[in-house]
Amino acid sequence: MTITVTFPDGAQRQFPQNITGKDIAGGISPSLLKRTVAMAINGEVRDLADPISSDAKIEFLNREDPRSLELIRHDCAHVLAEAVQELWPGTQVTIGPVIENGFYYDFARETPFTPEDFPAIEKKMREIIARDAAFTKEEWSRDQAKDFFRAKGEAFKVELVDAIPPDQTLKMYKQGQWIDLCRGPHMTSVGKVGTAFKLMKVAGAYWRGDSNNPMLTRIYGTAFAKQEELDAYLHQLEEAEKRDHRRLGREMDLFHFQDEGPGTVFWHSKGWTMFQQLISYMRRRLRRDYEEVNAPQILDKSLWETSGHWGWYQENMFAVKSAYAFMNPQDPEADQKVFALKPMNCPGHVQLFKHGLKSYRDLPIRMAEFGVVHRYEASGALHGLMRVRGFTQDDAHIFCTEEQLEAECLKINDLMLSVYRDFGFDSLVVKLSTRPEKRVGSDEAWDRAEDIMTRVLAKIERESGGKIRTGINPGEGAFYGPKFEYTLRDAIGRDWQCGTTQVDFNLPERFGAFYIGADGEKKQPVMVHRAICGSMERFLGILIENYGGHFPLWLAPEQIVVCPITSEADAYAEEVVEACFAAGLRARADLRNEKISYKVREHSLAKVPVIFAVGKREAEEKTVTIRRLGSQAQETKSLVDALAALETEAIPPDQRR
RNA sequence: GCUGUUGUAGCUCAGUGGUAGAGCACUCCCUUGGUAAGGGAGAGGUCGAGAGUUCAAUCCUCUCCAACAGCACCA
Repeated sequence: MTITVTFPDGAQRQFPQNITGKDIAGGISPSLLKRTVAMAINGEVRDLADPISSDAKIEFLNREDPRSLELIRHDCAHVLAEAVQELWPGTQVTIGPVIENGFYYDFARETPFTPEDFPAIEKKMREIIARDAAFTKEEWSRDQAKDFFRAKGEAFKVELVDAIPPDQTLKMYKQGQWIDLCRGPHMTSVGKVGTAFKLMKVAGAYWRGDSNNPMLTRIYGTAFAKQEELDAYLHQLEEAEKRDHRRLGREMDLFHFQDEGPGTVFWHSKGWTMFQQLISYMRRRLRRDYEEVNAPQILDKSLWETSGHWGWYQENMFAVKSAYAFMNPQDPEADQKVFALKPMNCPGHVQLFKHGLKSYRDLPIRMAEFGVVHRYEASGALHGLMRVRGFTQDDAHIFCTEEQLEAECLKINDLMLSVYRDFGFDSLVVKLSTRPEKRVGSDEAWDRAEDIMTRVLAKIERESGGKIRTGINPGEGAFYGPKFEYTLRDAIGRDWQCGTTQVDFNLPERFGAFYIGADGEKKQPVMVHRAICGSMERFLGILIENYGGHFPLWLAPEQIVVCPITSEADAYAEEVVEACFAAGLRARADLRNEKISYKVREHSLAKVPVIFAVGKREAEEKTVTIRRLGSQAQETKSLVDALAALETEAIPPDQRR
């Protein structure tokens, strides 16, 4: 029995069935065998020692092949586990997968690791890699594996064996004396991991990602084929850190946080200017199709009981009473009424919809609010502007008929993409989140909503011309309905959900909202929740990182600083500032008794986009000498021309069209 | 919320069981200097909060608060 093997160059050869990749490579040349770390059979990466059972295309992968990177990292995770068990016998191993920029391994150990342990672990890892033991695979029975792990005291591994689906074989990989349950594949030997690896950080992580389970200690690491690639990656991390919005927020004097207000922002004048620019921009984008409203910040608990939030969202809500009632909870004379600080705008908007009788002719009603909401977020979840407890949503609710729903979802999508494009985000991820376990509403309602949204999602992907990736997040929907999530990526590679479109068949029913149909009958509207920036705070955080503080002129809090060279030009500098304001530009004079080079340095570090230097010459000729952020060039122009050019440059993107 | 780390001047950080230091920033004086730090003087801190151990705590112990890195949760 022979099989036909096709090589990448198209050549075909016959081999006996179940020949291994290793034998084929070795048969071609010893040097090929030496540099090959794994193979791809019909595009699927496999152990080189795997037998080939039928006709197939084969590719031999060397270390530098992009597909080998995962193997290097995965093998490195095994090396990490072996090193840890050699150094600290009795430490239990669990899982060690490859992740986006490296790998991790979770261990169960009484005393968690600290970064001080890293040098010792890395040294041991180098020893293990230098030993260059071969990876060999064995198939074991479940009982054999469980007995083995039980004898070693590896309770977590026993659990893992039980979790493997019955139709899958159980593979054990051996590297020298060390052996681990693993799906594979692996490279031919441990030495192929190389030396371009680094342990990055330690952290706690729940066993199997469930907060009810014990906390394990996780070691993160990364590995590359070459040292230069590792160095480049580490450098990139440093660069990303410089863009961190928390750092830039401090350096550029945009906002701060303090202990008394965890998760709530103190906006400084400059940050607030940007915030207002962003709101103004969004407001202009809504002018055509939406009506803007404003609903109360606190509403009686009973309203939240009706909406379902009190039941389903309580742990994330703030409740308020009068301070007297709070301090004297037993006093029958006190007003003990409980209000909730709104965590969402929707119940308020339903009240606005219900006020006055609505006709089918009024639909769709698109109701927008820059609504300030408060949510009690877990303390560990807070993260600068990205995750806060009080934030402003660019929220809107659309009340429409079921027939209008699809068109409305698409209209929202158009606006979303247009807004993101204005800020330079044109590749993004849209995901449909489906029904969670904890939910309200009938299964029929969920079926209908998910059905329509699945169609819309397909359309979004089709019409994006490949720029938008879509997917499904099963079980990730809100408790009241399925949703689309639009995700942008920050400078440090974290993904943040910004936009969201959520269909809600539930809230109108709970509040008894209706409109009068063409037939004169009461009909229940469909409600769509949608936000584009999501949280204005988060969106600004993402913009800060995306631009690295070098904002386009229209967003920059301080657009121009006018710096006199000597105090002789002070009066002219003030005149220039006035002219800037008359041109609608945000400007300030820096009249301090400092040298021009000192001022240039300071305002450059503060990332002011434009510096006007004015001396005796400029004052006499009514000119300004312009220096732009990021350039050392100087250009002298008449004040009138300079302002005209900047005025044009400072037009927001939506007003250029 | 969980695990770990951290908390000293506006910022970045030293430091010690006997009640604190540097650089930058700040104030004042000198300097009027043409594009990334001119010189001098001065002011500024209940050492995150509370309790305990001690003759004595910023330092040791405990509790709490906050931040950071993950996890879990989420806009």
